[in-house]
Amino acid sequence: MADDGALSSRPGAAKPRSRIQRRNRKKILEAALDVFSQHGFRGATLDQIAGRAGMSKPNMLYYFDSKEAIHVELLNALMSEWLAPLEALQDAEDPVAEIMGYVRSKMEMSRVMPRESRLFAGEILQGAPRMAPHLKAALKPLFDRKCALIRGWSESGRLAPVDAEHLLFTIWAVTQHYADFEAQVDVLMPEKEAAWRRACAHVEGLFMRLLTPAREAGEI
Amino acid sequence: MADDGALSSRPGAAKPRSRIQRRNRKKILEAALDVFSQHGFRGATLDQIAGRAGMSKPNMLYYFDSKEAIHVELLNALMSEWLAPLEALQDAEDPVAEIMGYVRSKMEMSRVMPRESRLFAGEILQGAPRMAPHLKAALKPLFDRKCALIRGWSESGRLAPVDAEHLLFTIWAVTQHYADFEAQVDVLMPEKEAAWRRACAHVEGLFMRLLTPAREAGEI
DNA sequence: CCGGTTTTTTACCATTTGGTAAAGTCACGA
DNA sequence: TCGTGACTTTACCAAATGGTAAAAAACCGG
Repeated sequence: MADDGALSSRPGAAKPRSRIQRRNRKKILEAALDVFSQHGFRGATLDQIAGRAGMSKPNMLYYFDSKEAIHVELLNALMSEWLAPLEALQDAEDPVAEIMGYVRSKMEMSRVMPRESRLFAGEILQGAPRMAPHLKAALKPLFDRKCALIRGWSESGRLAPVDAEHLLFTIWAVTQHYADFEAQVDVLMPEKEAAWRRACAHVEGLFMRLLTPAREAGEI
Repeated sequence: MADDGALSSRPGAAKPRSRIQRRNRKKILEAALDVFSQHGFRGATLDQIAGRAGMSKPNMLYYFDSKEAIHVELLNALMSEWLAPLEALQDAEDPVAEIMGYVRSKMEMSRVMPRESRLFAGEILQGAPRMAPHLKAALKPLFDRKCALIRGWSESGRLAPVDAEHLLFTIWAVTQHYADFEAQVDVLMPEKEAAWRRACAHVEGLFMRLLTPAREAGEI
């Protein structure tokens, strides 16, 4: 279905890319991340992206076949990076610490990569029209695997009894909120610097209380 | 600032509206909620909205001056409804129960009014370009008032010590997640009916643990 | 420095889209 | 039933936008 291999002479086709190609493709994707994350797919214009990438629209279309191609490439390229912390979740001696590490990673990503968070959020908000297949194919299996892992922890008593699926949902919701709703947070809490430390402390406390098994709860 | 009183002969100006005006304005706003919440402001087209409202584009523009006017009217009309549960938060004998009631209200709203949730989410995601003034003017004072209330509860010991501001953020994040990220939730948890009960149970448990004062924690 | 290849620019184009003008059509009270 | 104002339709328009063609320029191995 992907027209990737059809035109073997087009820049987007084969692996070997010249220095200038790599540089310009990177500039375009960087600019596209800016614009798509702020305006959504339909709200973004090629002129905007090209302008921010420092080149003309036709020149940009020399590197990518279409607006949609840029968007798809961007989402695919970011997907693995975005899911890496969840991928890294694995069996360990202390499941609480393991999950808390995941929570911290996600908070850090929210602070460092807010545009990526908003890009995904916008895509999901609109019903994931261009990402639903990818979600079913890549995210769902990963999600199921990690839920099974968490369920095992709960059943072994090393983790408080929790609903694994909804635990992940709430972790995503809370951590990504600070990136996705940044505009609102900024209005309500003007002092950003201090707010971040407080946010992390609050979020860690929230999940700490949820995850710590009831017996001997004084280990913190 | 609002151009409401400028053209006194236009339908959008004065209060007294005929039966047919009220009916058509309502149909337009209902259709606009559908389309704006799914595609965002720039992604929505007047033809789409008009089509879903069962009338022609020029006819629709007889009732609203512009696309932006529809969007603004929609947001303003929904704002109070959306914030009503927070507005209702007040001093009570049992602060934990009071906040848990708020959490339940928000979960219920996420289920019953997902389009409204997504409309606001999309607006905030894009930096709240058309809502920032409203947020500063209406939401900020309300938010500050309720945070003070919660802080008072915490200081009096009837509520566990919590960061009031971030408590509200996390309540919003978690509850609205089920509406805003519905597409993702659907992919990951196909059985919707059961999922909702589990979601409510999980969310209530999460905040219950956070809010209950440490001493005599067995009251649940 | 030369010839072919890659990259960039200039000049376009068709469609979509928000919005308008003006000619109807309808409702309803005198 | 007739006229007046409220409502609706038809026919448009200008700007924006995704995308293309082809000429021009830059690059690069030999």
